[in-house]
Amino acid sequence: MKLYNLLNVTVYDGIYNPDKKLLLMSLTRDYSHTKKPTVQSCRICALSSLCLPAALDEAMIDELKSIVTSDRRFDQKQVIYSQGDPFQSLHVVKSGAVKTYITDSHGDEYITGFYLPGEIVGLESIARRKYLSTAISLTDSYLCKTDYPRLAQLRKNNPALSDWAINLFSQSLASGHDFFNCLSHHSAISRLATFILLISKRTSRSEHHQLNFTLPMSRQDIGNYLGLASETTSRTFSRLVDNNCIEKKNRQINIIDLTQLIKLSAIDSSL
Amino acid sequence: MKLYNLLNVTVYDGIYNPDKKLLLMSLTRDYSHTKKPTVQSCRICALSSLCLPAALDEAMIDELKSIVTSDRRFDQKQVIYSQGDPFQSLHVVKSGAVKTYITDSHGDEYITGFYLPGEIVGLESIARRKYLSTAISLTDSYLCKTDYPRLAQLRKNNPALSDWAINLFSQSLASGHDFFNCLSHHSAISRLATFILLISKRTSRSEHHQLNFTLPMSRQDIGNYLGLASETTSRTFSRLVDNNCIEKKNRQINIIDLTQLIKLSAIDSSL
DNA sequence: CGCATACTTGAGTGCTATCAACCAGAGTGG
DNA sequence: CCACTCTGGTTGATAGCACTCAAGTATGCG
Repeated sequence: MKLYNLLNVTVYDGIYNPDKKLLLMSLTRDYSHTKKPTVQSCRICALSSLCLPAALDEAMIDELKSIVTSDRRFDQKQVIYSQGDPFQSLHVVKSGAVKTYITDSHGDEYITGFYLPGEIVGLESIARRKYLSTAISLTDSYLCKTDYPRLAQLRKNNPALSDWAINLFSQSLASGHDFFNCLSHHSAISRLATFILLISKRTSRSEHHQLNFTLPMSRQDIGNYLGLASETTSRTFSRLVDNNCIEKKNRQINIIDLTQLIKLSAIDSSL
Repeated sequence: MKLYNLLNVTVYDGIYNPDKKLLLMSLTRDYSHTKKPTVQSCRICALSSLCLPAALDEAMIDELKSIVTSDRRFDQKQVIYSQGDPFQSLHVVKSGAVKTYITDSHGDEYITGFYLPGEIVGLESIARRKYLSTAISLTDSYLCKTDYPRLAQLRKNNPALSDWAINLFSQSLASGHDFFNCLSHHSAISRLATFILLISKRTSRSEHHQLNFTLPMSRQDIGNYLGLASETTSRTFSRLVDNNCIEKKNRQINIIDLTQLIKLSAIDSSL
């Protein structure tokens, strides 16, 4: 099953393993009372099985301490980094959601990705050594920041970390393929169905679809991302409701007929 | 300038370096008289500055000998690997051209990438350990085949190779972004202009545009790749000719007005 | 309550897909 | 050498989906 998108990398520990059972620990930790963030949190973090520590042994996790800044809080619509800034850190979404977008010379904005908890922001900026897009929080969010040069240094003593990284990248290229096809060949309803399934799965942080969830982004953002006008996006949501595929109330989505939604999405699980 | 596409990775040596001057050695070696391929050819290969050896020191290049099969010949339309096969090798295009495509459960084919000399085929298949697409030669081609598990082994003793690989992936993710935007937001003429510029640049294997070149793929392939009907692709080519942007004779393209073509492409160099 | 933002719905236009015919070049065989 | 066929490419006519412009509704916030 491949329903991840170009840069919204769902992180597997090491290599791809569709049968992996995730510990569904609660994420409802009360961050407002966290004093000084410490790296102890990497050990106890609910996302650790999805994140960097998955590639590291116990000893190495301690080394993360010096290069990770945990639980940085961002308010809604707060800029995390800006297009053109020197690249220095990868960010992992711990809670909330993030979008990245490119601004072209005409001032038009193109959303390049959405990031949910457990996903890594900034991978495409490594090679050029500057951020290729602007990252902004869609809701109040907590992110962990990892100094990249020092992470690269850590790789030298830990080949498993390189393997992990390369699989991660390969995975995200593969995910890009599917979404790419969806965008270039299919109708609005097919694109939106794919998008909903994508978010549904990523929200569950597993291979299964979460049937009800709240979209962190606006219709306009979805439209921009899918290459549709926001009006078309809205209309297409309505068509999905008319077809008894989903229920919606504002940004809250309830999938009623998963089978039909998958059929509409035109991305099949056989790939 | 970023005009590379999703998986058509133009390989920089180590990290991104736009000012890199390439040695424009001739590729017109007569392969028909090559007897048994040897790995000596990695040293003398015109593409070595773009390929794996760029990440390796002299001593390491010798180690490539055992894992690279150089100069395998493929006739036009010959399958290199098939979707679903166990992943075991990366391929580098030495001459000719390759396309990859996915076949979905309805039997529809979606082209996921074109590969020109110096480009690496199969990166997206690493994580899943099977080929996600079918690769086929567009013209008579020579490819070098690299055993992946042993390449991964080589990485363990050579961190620079991991760095190189990670930059390569990051680069290809970044390239995907641009093309992705082009497809999802822009008109047929804009897509085609971008495509032509893309191939033009990749044909030159440098940061500059080759003004005349021969497309290795059909109008139908281009259309499939760009999410357009082949008729639309053909019509759009004609429009570019009418606008005095290009001349064409069959698959041979001559760029007359590069500036206008760039303007049409709606991918700006500032990104 | 008033304002701003997000979302929905409607009407009309335009771009691209589809269906179809036609053309050009390469390869084949009489 | 010339008909025949096959493939790839071009061009035309029509229809449909999605965009644009526009108005109106809902939600949330001060």
